[in-house]
Amino acid sequence: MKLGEGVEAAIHCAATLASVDGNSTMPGAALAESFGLSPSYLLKHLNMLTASGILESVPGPAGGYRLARAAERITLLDIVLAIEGREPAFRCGEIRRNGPVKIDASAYVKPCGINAAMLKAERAYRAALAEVKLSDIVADYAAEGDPRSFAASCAFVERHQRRQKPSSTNQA
Amino acid sequence: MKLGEGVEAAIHCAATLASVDGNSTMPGAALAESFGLSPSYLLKHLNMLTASGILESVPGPAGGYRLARAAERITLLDIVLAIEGREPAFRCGEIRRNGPVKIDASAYVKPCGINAAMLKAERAYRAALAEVKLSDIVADYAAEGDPRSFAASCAFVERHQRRQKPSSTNQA
DNA sequence: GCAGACCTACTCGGATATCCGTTGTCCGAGTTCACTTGG
DNA sequence: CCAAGTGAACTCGGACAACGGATATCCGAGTAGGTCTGC
Repeated sequence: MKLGEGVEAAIHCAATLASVDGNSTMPGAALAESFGLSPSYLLKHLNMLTASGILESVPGPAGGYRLARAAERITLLDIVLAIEGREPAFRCGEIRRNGPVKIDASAYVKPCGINAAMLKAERAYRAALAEVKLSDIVADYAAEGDPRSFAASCAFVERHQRRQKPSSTNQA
Repeated sequence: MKLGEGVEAAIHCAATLASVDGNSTMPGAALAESFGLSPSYLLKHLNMLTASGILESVPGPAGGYRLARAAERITLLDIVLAIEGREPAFRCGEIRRNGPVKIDASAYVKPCGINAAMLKAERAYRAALAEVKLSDIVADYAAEGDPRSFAASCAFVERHQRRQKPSSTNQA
């Protein structure tokens, strides 16, 4: 029962990316600098978020990352599952079958009650995470957080975000 | 977000121990055999349960393990915390402070909103586990489980449990 | 002056080492039962 | 015949390796922009 450190980094990065303009991007190196993390390692987590469809990546000198959809449609559960994997934490190994007395498989058609209880608890965990949207995190930070810290974050984002083809043909 | 294998073993062993008589004990080797586990490794987990006050251990040839209190007063949460540790799965590293712009510590008196959301979800998880008592697991197993498997388990327990005050040396 | 091609710089992405935790195993401390032996 | 001492066997407990995954790092593929050259 231990979450990797990447989860915290991923959520912070996603919250930061929620503050960038429409289709602008922010390089991974800037995000790493923003939190004092290793750029090379953060790339791995950002890549996982991209693979899960939470972020979009743009290559090239003016490239970077941006949210793949609105912050209101991204929950903490999405990010946690993207980093930690979608399979449940408790995996029933069916050790009840491994005893010395071998019984026919028909005796185990019913799912293990222990497994059911553990999965039920995990559903509660995931439900609680699914209720928190990324926009809630940002709004809470803007409202409850210290104004100095919030202003510094906004300035950092403004300084490092890169606009994607401001007057190009592909503009919707 | 991954629980160790020992959690499943610990819950199964605790449920098995709930079926032994009042102050009788069952050796760890018998429990390991009951689930096809490594005896040496299971001892480590049983020892953790003992250290947490869930089990009691009796040394000596007629020794073994037994529940330290009634099965109605043992929850799945107790067992999970005993094996996995009591600290929460999400540990806020306060990476928001590690940015390039150093801000006075007074800006971070408020707890991190992300940390609050993650801990809230974990409280829901633990609350769900705390609602399931070990006696519920046993009762569900007796009621819903296959009669053959249940009978085999009872026979196994009956064959391996050791009474602490043997008044008769009747052994098959 | 302008268009095209080339070159550079910057980005992400995956492949590669390193470190820590869980897994798995072993041997030692302690206790109770059974046997032996002396009264 | 009975009781105390002795030995042994069985138990738990903690200390000692081995594997796997998370952590951390580096180098390569790809792209956009800037620059140079020819027209």
